[in-house]
Amino acid sequence: MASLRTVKGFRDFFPEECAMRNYIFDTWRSIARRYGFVEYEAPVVETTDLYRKKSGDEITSQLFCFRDKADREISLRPEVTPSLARMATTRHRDFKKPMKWFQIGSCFRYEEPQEGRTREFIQFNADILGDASSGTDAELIALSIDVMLAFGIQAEDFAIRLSNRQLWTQYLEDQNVPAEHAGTFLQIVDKIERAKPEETATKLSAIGLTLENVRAFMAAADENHPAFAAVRADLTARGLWKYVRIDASIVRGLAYYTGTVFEVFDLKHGLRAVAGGGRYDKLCALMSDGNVDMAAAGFAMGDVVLGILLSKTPSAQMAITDYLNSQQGVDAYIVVADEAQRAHALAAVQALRAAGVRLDFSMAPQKVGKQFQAAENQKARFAIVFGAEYPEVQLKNLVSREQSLVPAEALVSTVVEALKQPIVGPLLA
RNA sequence: GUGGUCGUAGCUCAAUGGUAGAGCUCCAGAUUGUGAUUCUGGUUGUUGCGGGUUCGAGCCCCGUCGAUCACCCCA
Repeated sequence: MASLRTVKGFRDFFPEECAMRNYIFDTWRSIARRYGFVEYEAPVVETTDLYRKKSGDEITSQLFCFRDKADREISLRPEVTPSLARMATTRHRDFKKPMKWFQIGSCFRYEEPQEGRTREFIQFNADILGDASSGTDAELIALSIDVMLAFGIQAEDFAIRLSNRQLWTQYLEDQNVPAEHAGTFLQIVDKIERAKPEETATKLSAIGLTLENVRAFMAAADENHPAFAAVRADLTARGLWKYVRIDASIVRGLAYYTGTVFEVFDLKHGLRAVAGGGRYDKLCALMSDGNVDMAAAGFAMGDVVLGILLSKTPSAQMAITDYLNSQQGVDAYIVVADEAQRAHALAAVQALRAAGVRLDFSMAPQKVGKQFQAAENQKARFAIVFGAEYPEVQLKNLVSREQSLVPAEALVSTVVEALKQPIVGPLLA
């Protein structure tokens, strides 16, 4: 039994969970396309070097890495952005700018699993390359907001935490802190709300700063700060600024961010970030050894935390129920009441399916009652009974419970026509 | 990687150190041409795994694996 378990941190997707996953995929896709994004995909494994060089220490400590049979060091991707940067830089001449690209796929991080954290998770990535304008940042934030709204997550359920790394690079310049301390400093800022004040103060003094000074700077960085003016004007015009809250402590762990950074987080359950991203203007140049200098920004949303948030949000549950009702089950179920007619029934199965009717039937002889029960379980709208009346068949509307005789040769057209009618009859509990 | 809590049937959970159970689910029958309800019967476990203590361990001890929480960080 133990050996049959999934590998630590990995998940099975039983039909119920798979339906949920597809619902999330469909929603991501439809909103991304609404924003003019095109879909791409990258390899699930890359050389370990790709992440060592581009992502920074935070990610490399979590790499799911191993050696292949030729002793190459490779890793399951912990994120997709480095792969995207490679793809974009190697063939950037083939694409008109700005490139609005999105991707959906698994990522892997080797860390201790707990709620909202698995070793394999699925990410939705949306990136815009070749456009350095702040309008790009706003477009991405707007997309992240519209995705949340599309899931039925509402204004009282979530918010965007917005900041800008340039706030801090400018601050360090003004304080005459050498550039090599920038990384250390951002780590301190990242933890400033969680760590003990004394420890933070000690760390800051090591690079010539005081906690009071940093705190004062953070407090001054509100929504009126000029660093946010353009994005604020843009999102205000869209009617989306109400979802945004300035939070200077957001700096993000990935090394490559250069400007705007933001996270999507829930307001009611204290979950981990649902999504996060920002501007990474130097990554393409780094990836191409300076040959392609292309501005870029993007964000990623994971399925795990999102799934938890959806399950805890009633308005999101209603959207899921609607989706599942539209996806599940079949249009019709063929009941073979008389086994002598099975050959005719099978011919009808093929003809109806060829006409696009979602249809199921019992592959082995079954009592009629069982077959109707199966039709019910499959949420079929119609039952089609093949019995002694052949060449006529009974067409029964399982919702209204009305039933009529139809000539076999008219069955396909009759069913196709009937399925176009709105569903009427008693509602099923 | 470090520390805390937990681990019994497919699911939710019972069982003073003394014969491993219930509800739900699933399958079959009552019901050989019509969906519900009800009733009846049936399948399922090396009590996560491996050692130890004991006359005897689901229960106590050690290890291990997994889940979960915290650290860490983030999707």
